[in-house]
Amino acid sequence: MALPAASKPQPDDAKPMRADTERTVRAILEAAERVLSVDPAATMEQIAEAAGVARTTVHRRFASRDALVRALAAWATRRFHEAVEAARPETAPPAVALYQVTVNVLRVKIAWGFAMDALPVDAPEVARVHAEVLARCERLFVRVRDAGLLPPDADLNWVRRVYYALMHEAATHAPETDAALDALATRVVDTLLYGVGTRGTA
Amino acid sequence: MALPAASKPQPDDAKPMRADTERTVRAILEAAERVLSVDPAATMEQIAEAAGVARTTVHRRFASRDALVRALAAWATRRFHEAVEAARPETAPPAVALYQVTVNVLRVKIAWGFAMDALPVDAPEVARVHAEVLARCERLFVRVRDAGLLPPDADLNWVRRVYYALMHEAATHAPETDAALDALATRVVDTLLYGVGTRGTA
DNA sequence: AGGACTTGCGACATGAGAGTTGCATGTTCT
DNA sequence: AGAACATGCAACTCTCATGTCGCAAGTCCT
Repeated sequence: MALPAASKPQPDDAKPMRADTERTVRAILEAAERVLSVDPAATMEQIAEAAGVARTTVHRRFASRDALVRALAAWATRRFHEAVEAARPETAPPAVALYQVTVNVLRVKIAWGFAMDALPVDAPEVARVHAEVLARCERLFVRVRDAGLLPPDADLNWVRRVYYALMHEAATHAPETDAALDALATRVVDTLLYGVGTRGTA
Repeated sequence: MALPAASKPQPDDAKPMRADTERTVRAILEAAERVLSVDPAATMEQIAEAAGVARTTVHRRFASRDALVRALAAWATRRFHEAVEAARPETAPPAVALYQVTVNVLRVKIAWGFAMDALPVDAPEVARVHAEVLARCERLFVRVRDAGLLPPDADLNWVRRVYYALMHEAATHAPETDAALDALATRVVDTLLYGVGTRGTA
């Protein structure tokens, strides 16, 4: 799958990490996502075990439990941002952009769902990016509306909330293949626009 | 508002509680919902404070933190069940039942949202009721489909998931008046059936 | 190869929250 | 009114997660 060279887990990347360390940090973040999504009150020990490292190592990489949680939120937020940007929501044709954003975000949400929305966003860094993404999303829906896919008087705020809710729901059942992911995204967009009722759903 | 004589917070109601006690228990459950929805890891002390009682009193009513959480889940589940039943989903006309269930559940979800879906359901009592409600919900959607509101080949599982997701989202912004609640329920049902796209949204 | 860095392990300090008890003061119920 | 029961308060025990350290063994980089 070749991730796009994700970079900093901690605020400042003064020195480039040793390959060694980077792997460990990643393992810990992934373990934290997995473990915390099951039990948000899980201990450092449980996270360490899931990551396959000693508890002290976790503490070496993340000063405190809180720091780990914040790093996890920051990490997921970054990926979220990348997912949205990669869809070129400001320039691609509205319908295409909407679909593309859906696929990309779904992919991230499946892997980092817990960190993305069950985590407090008191970190300024995270809040800023969230606001940025929110703005992108709002502008995208304006474009979608202007393209005639939404009625001129649509409540864009409600549209966005419904969109988020559908994403959230869709992300709970991870598809196996890329084809299934596409199908899922299609379903989300379709449902958003036309609902599940008796209409031309295809 | 006159709650419908809600009964047992703890598994067995051998002796009727003293009016005194009942108030305290209720205050604690309500406080727990409020406090835990903000911070699921909140302490007994915080819950006690929010309930306006001493920490020891909480322990007197609920043997352990776990017992409190389970009681909270059981309580919310009971109210959930009542909300669905009160809409007579098996006998009322499908469209009416769907709307009525939506209003009723929305009301409960606004007050007990955390306990309803952010809580582990390992208690058999809770799981049983959840399953029961799920079955009711599935049968309701069959009726809704047979009434022609859903296409004959609709994926009822997806329909239900979307419905839940919309409820969840709608319940995050508590309306002030009953009229606003009706409007919200209408919006949920409308969105479920017709989406937010360009169509006859009435 | 060799210095720099990382990790696992065991041991320890600390603090916070859960859970308990006894007693004096209120509140309910009949 | 009076028995029965609930509450607040203060003090205490205990468990457990967090956070630290030093050291020996392993891994990375050039």
